[in-house]
Amino acid sequence: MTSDQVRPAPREPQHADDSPPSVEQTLLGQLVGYALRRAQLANFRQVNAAIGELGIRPAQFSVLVMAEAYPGITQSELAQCLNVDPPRMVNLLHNLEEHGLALRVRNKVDRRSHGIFLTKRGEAELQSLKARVHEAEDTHLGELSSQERDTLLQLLQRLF
Amino acid sequence: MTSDQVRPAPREPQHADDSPPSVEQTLLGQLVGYALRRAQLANFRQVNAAIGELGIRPAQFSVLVMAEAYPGITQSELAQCLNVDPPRMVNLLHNLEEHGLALRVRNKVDRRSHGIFLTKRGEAELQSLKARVHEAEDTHLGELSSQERDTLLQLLQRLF
DNA sequence: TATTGTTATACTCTATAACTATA
DNA sequence: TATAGTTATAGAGTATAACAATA
Repeated sequence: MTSDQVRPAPREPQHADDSPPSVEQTLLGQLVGYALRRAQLANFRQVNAAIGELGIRPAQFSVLVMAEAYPGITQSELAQCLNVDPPRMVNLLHNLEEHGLALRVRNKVDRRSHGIFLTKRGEAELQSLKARVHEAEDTHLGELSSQERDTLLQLLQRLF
Repeated sequence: MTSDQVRPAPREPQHADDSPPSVEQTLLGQLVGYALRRAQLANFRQVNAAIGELGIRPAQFSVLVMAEAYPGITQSELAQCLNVDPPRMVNLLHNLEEHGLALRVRNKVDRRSHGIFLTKRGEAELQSLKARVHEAEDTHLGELSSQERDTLLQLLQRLF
């Protein structure tokens, strides 16, 4: 409420024939965190363009990959290793079941838990999804040599 | 509805005394896109821990940085250069005004557009936010040498 | 009592369409 | 008619608390 909250406009538009405002010219252009966010969004756009038309989102793809690698993996294991909380995993699996790609199978020993398995159709569909994701990744990383790509992956893996 | 949708459980839990399921062992561990997502989430956690207690989120921080660098920047310019759509920019600015950090000033020439300016308090607060963001970035990148950091930034900047 | 999965809820982010006031 | 900003709305992602079934 004090007058120091108000700072009257010292001048109008400011960049009349200046270059248009750009994050590159600011602190944001120097922040690895901001570059990470932009690169990640660009990647999501590529991946969504590649697999979105099949009705699959990145999170669902990651569940399919884990269920193929670890048949019978439980929902809580999936939630833990994919860093997704259990309530969201419920929806992801509903969705995959609706698509006919995965199944929940009640564990006969511990009837609280469900093992997740791919259907035959899920297994087939996943092969096509993997190919598309690799394609999207190649498109996104097109500028980089395969050595630069390795370097990038290794640097990123040291950040978590 | 055909029988190929059903794939009965071939065995139960599967990793009894196996290593626990881990994305590293799968395709996900090889995808730059997945590594990008994890690194970006880790970065957000750091940044949010650093500036969240001041009630500021990363998107709001980026608006403050741009408003400082380009005083009088309009909402549509902000929306464009930060890759945020106009409706979301409305909320971001409401929020910054409520915090007393920024102001919308109606342009006297073209009364449709608003120039965005930091308040005195916004300018002061931003200095503290910048320091915290740099600190968060240092924490997040702690493992990397300053040369590796540069390499990472340059590789990322070629992905958008 | 503790755990698995679920429901309910809420808040943010993202995206789109439609409206207003100005030009 | 076009543009800047706004409102309304809806969907996905994220997070928390509380509950049912089972152990």
